[in-house]
Amino acid sequence: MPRRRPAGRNPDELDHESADEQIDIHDAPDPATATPEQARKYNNRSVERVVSMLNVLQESPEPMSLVEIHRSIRMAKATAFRYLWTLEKHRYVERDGDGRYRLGLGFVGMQSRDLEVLQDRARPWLERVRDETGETTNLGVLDGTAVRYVEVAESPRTVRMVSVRGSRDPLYCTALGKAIAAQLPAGQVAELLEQVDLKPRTGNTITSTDRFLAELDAVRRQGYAVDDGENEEDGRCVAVAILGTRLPAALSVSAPSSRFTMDDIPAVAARLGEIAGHLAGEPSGHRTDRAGG
Amino acid sequence: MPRRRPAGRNPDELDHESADEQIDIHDAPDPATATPEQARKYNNRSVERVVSMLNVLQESPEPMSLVEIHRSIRMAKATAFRYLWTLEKHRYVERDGDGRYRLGLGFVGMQSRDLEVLQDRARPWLERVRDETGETTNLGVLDGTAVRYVEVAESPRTVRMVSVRGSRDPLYCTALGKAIAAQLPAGQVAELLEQVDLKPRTGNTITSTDRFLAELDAVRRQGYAVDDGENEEDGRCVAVAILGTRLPAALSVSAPSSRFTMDDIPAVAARLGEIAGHLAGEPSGHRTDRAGG
DNA sequence: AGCATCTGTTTCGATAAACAAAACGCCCTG
DNA sequence: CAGGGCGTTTTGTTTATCGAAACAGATGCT
Repeated sequence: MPRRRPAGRNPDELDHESADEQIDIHDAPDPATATPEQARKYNNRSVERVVSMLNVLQESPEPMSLVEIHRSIRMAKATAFRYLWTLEKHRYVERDGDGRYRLGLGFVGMQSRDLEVLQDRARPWLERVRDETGETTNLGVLDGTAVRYVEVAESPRTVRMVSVRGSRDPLYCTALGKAIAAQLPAGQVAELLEQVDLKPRTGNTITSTDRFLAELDAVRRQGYAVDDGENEEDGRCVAVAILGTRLPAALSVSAPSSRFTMDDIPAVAARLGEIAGHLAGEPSGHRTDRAGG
Repeated sequence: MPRRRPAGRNPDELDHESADEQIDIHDAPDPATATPEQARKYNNRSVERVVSMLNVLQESPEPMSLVEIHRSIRMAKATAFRYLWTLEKHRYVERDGDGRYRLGLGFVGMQSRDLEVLQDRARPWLERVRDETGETTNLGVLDGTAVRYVEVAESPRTVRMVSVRGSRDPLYCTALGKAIAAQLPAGQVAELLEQVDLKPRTGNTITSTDRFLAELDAVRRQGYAVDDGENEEDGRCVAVAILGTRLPAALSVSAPSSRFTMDDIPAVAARLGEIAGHLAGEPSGHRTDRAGG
């Protein structure tokens, strides 16, 4: 008989609660096959709390006090204190002059190597396209059943689409997601679709599996994917997949619908296609392997 | 009024130790010398293991199997399994096709905001100087008693100085470290020096506190710091501090001594100084956060 | 001043996690 | 087929960790 948590078992109980977690980006914990019941089987509270703590600090624009942290993660103050003490020792968090906590320098360089290489190569192109179009330009990769924005060049305009680097959006309602999904094996797409609920985010959101699969066909035919107000009411977005890399990734430009019309899309898509070609080909540099000296 | 933080203890150094590698930046917290019990007082084993696990994965150039991990961290296999399972659920690690573990995408965007801004602004300059000089160019920040390489533009030449982004070197034997230390309040320098052991890394390493303090005077006088084979036998390095930012940071160019002579240094230092000036001033772009008030 | 109240720190019985050891199925290789 | 790797799962026992509550040091309020 597995014990239940006395404090209740809402999905947001342990994870810091920002409203966006309702989006159900969560997929099955994965290790090969895991039913919802097994989901908590190997869960380790300590590990989960460390993760929550770091996430909460990441999302906070300014440093947090011990009390703020312990309240937002729902752990005893003393425990949070010990956790933070240890994290500080290892430089995962640091404290400002007032003793408040923020992320430390321990994370520098901490990401998968393939991704880092892709990011480094894509960054200048994103900025170039941002400057050419004046609109926000993104690099996204598949992360579970969602797409994660790993690099963003933001539009300078006051009315603009904002993507937060490190944040995620669902696959089924974003241009990035469609562009990526269109390049995946059919079996994998089916798996992903099983795990997500095609909730309408706007009136335009695709909410049926069949329609989504048909959309992917269209994406493959025309070579680019469009999100026409399917994720954000007044946003339009076009994306092109990056092939030839081990990561399922794509580039996109997103802008307010009012100034980014369907007529504008093909030209931008073509430009993104060029760049995806550059990123797909051979590395311009040759330092893929061993980073250790 | 030194600090507003109530007199508390700081968790001092103690990096994760894989049985094999001893990357000691320093072994300051000698369990014998400074209150052995205090050092372990609030240490949380779970947290420490999470950190070690992530660090081990970060340092490994290729994915690791469960057994490799549990052996290098010295924890029970079943425990490592549970940890990794939870970390995977939260996307801090992911598994490749063979089931081996590597860092996941959960870290994207996870670093302190100030640093991220500085990195973004410095990156193009680093690449420019790298192209101008043909030598490895670095951005380093103070991290505890060491300097951490947070951004690196590597020389394309086959014989070159290699810095690994995210790695650390001691303050007292690097140009970056000296440039940074020279800008710190004397009291803070004294504190740092108490915590480190000035071990000779080469025949040129400064090993006395007095000489180091005199060196900092020289750095302040001439406006740049030099490491003349003090960290690596055949490496020479020049660095200039970045002022006007909240982070203690510096830029450097490092190269093999054979082709980077003491005569070359002033010109490179001047160039670095220009760039440090650009980075020091007002942000060229927009500030997205209200972090600064 | 006095009091209230907010911090971060410390303590100690209650509790959850780790340990070791083993077994499982599973894919290799010989 | 036996043998040895691996990842996954289980068990009772040992051990580290948790959490409530108390502690201490700053504020701020009247």
